[in-house]
Amino acid sequence: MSDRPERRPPDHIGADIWRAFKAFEAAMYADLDAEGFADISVADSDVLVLIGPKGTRMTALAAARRITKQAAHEQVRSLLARGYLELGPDPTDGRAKIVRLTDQGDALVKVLDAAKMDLHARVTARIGTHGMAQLKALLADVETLLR
Amino acid sequence: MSDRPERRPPDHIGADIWRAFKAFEAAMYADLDAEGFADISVADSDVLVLIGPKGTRMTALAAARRITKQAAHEQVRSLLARGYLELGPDPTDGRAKIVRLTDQGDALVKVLDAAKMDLHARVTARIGTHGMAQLKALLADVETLLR
DNA sequence: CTTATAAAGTCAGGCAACCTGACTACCAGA
DNA sequence: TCTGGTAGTCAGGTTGCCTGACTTTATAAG
Repeated sequence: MSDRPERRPPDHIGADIWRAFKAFEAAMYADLDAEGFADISVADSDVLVLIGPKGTRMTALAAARRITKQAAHEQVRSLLARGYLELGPDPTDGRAKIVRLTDQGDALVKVLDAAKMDLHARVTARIGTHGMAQLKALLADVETLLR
Repeated sequence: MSDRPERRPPDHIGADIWRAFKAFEAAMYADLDAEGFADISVADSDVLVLIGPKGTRMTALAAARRITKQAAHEQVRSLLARGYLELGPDPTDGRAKIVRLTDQGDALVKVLDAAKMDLHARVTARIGTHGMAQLKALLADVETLLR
């Protein structure tokens, strides 16, 4: 007996976009695992990627990710404990703290960027520069239409 | 002073795909809210959409969503409590139970499908049938390449 | 200079959507 | 009939968010 539900939900472009995204994400974290950063979650990488070269405030981080400062705090705390981030005072504001990448964190961000650009390059190799431009434009159309 | 982190992460196709998906999802749940189904989470709709006309086994549901049977159980329990699903025995297997849509659940699924198809139609109106076919093909390329 | 308001970060507690492990009830083959 | 596997449930843990209630520091108003 088949183990699958009998219903085949209607085919729509949202499902196609979702599948492509999931494939990209999976490939991305497979790359990360291969580079020895298996303990990095999606939320972790989303935080790390936002840290500027001179460091970034907690509040700016929270605003950029559209999460509460408490949620951002929790994420930063976890990355602090694992040695990817370090905390310092903000010289211009005694209330604020500056989150900075450690050398380990910087290495991780480089791997993250490299993984993304590698996947980007692989996709380009497959569908061509023209196809890439088309895809980008079409996705932008979808986004602006629906937003 | 700017409140944004100074780092601008490298632009890659994964980000474009992600933004388009998020826009689709947001539009989808805005539609759902407008129809009076504001209490439906993403996980809820993911379950509902898999229920076949003759009902579906818990295990089949879990397998289709690639989650554990325990997680599926929890979701079904919540939808049961809100009257969208009902549970019956499987006549062919004393261990199994069949999850079925109630009338209310069926109405919700129809709204879900309609919302998806409406968004699909709006996107088609924007980028044309040809653009849609292109987008679908390009996304499928990305998916098969990276999977 | 004081006082009010607000903003940055922290702590406590809660919730949704998953997970593992352990269990009961049932099925099917040797 | 025993034995191993499958369907579902219960208990408890984790992650990534949330709201609310603080403390400390900055800033604007009187």
